Amino acid sequence: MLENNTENKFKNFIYEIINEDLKTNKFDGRVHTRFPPEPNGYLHIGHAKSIYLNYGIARDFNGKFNLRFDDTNPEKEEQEYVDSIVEDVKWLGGDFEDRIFFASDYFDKMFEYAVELIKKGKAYVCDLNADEIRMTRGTLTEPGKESPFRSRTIEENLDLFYRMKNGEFSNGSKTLRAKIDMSSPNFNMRDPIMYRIVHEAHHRQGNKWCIYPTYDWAHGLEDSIEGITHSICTLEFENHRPLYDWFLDNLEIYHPQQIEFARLNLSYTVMSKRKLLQLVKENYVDGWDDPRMPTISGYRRRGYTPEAIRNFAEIIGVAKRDALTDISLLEFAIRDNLNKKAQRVMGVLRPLKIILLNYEGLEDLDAINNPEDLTAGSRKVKFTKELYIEKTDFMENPIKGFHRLIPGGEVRLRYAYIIKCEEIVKDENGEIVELRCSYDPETKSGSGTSTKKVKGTIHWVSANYFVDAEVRLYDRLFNVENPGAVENWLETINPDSLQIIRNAKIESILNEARKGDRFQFERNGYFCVDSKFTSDDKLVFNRTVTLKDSWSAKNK
RNA sequence: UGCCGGGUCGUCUAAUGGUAGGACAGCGGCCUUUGGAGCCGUAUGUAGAGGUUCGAAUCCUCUCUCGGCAGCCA
Repeated sequence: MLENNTENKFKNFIYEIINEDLKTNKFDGRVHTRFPPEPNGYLHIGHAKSIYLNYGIARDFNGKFNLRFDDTNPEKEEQEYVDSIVEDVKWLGGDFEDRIFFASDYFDKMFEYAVELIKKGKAYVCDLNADEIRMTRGTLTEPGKESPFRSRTIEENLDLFYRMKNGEFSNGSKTLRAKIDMSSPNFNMRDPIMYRIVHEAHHRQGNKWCIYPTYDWAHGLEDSIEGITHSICTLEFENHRPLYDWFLDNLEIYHPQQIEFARLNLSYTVMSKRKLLQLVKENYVDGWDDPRMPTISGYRRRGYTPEAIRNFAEIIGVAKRDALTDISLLEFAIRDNLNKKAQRVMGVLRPLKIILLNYEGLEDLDAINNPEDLTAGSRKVKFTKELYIEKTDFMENPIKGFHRLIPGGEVRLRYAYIIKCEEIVKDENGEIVELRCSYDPETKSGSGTSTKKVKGTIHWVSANYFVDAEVRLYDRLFNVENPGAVENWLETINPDSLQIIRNAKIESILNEARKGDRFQFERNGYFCVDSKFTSDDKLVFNRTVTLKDSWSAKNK
C-alpha cells in the first residue's frame, strides 16, 4: 500500500474521499478503479478525462485499474467499437494490464443474484408493457401506482423469471422489477426494471440470452464482482446512487462507493455519442476518426499526442460543477507539447515564385531542427535562384505594421539571405505571379558579416528542390460556442471547417516522412502526415493546430 | 417549486475558519533570423441578503440562479 503523499491529498475532491477511506481502512487499504465504456461508439476526449482520472487514481495510490465493457444492450453494441476502445485506451496510456473485462461475462452470476432477490421477496415479474409502466410511474409531483403484479408469490415469480430466460415470452411482454417504493420522490426507486426481454444476438454471447440486465441492476454488480473500491461516474448518475446502494445492500454483497464528477464539455464541439454517431452516419464528417471530431481517433489522426491530452486533463481538473471548457485550453496543451518535440521544417502553403536576379548556383544551408531542443541537430536546405515564398508574406500595398516583403523593401529568408523586392510581375488579370528580387551576399545566415537589420523573417522553399503535398487545414466544426445546447445543432456546423490546399511546396526532406509523423511548418503551425489519405505518390498533411499568432490576432 | 446536485477572475480550477492563488485567454513591455518560443509586468472573481465568529469563499438561515431526473438507454 502506498504512502499518502501530500501532493495527492488535495488534487481534487475524489482524492480527498480516497484519502479519508484509506485513513479509516474502509476498503482494507485497497484502491481499485475502472473505466466502464459501453461499446456503442468511439471514445471521445470526455472519456479521456475519465480514463486519466480513474487510471491516475490507481497509479497514484498504488492501486489497480480495470477496463470493463458495459455491454448489456445488444441492440446498440458492436465488436468494432470494442476494438477501437481497446486501441484508444492503450494509446492514451491507460494501463489495465491483463484486466479487460466484459459485463456480459457476468450474466450468469447476475441471473443468480436476481433469483436471490426474488427469493427474498424483493423483486417480481411484471406483465405491464412499456406504456403501462410509464403511465403508472407517476410524475414529478405525484407518486406512482403499484403494479397489479407486485404481489405475486415468490414461487410464481421464480417460475415466470426462468421462463423469461428460456425465451417463452416476446420482447417487452414482461420485465423483472425490484420491489422498492412507488411513492419515492426519486424515480429510480419506483420499482425499477432489472431485466427486459430482448430477442437479439449479443456481440459476444450470441443467442445465449434473451433477457438483458438494465444499467442500474448490472453496474453495481459489475463493480462488486471486480472488487472495485471507488466507482467513479458522471453527475447524471447521482440520482441513481440510492438504487446502486439498494441493490448491493439487499443482496448483502461487497459494496463499492459510487462517486460522481462533472463530465467534460468543450466549447465549439459536441460530445454526445448520439450526435457524434449522427455526424458519422450522415456523412457530415469522414468517419469517427475525422480530424475534426473530438474522438480520440480523430485527435490521433489530427496529430495530437497522448501527453498533450493527459496534460489537458490535468489542467482542467475534476470537480462537481457543470462546466464548458474553452477549447483554447486543449490547444495550449498540444502546442506546448509539440513545441518541445516537433521537428521544424519550411513549408509554403500558397506559393509565390521569387527570382533572385543576382544569384546563380546552389548552396546547402544549415537549418536548425528544433530551437527548443538543440540535441535534435540541424539539416541542410537547398538554396537556389528560384524560390517559393508564402503569398501572404508579400503585400503590394502594405497595411500599417506589416513586417514582411513589400515593393522595394527587404526581408530575411530564414537561414539564408536578406532579399529586396525589385519588381512585381503580373499576369493579364493583374494577379501577381512572380517577384523579381535581389539578394545581399553579405547577409548570409550565420556568417556574422551582416550588420543589416530587417524586421521580418519569412520561410521559403527552393523551386528546384521541394516535395508537393496536400495540406488540410481544419477549423472548429461548429460556429457556436455550445452547439450541444442548440436545438438545430446541425445548422451550426461550420461550412469552412475543412480547407484543402493541393499544391503546397514542402522541404524535400519530407519525402521521407511517414504516416503519423509530426512537424512544425515554421510560422504556420503543427502538421501531421495523414494516415488515411497519404499514399506512395501523395503526401497529405493535417494541420494539428496553428502557431499562436499575435499578428493576425491583432488584425482581426 | 417533487427530489438530487451545483454557483470563486472571460474560461477551467485552488483554498479544508486565518493574505482569495494558479493555468488558459486578454492587455502592456522585453527579447527574437519563426509576428513562434521564452521572459517580465498587469487587470478582472467568492450570486444576493442576513447571522455565528476576533476572523467566513468556507459554518447557519433565507432568497436568487443553473443543471439532472418521469427509457424495458447508459
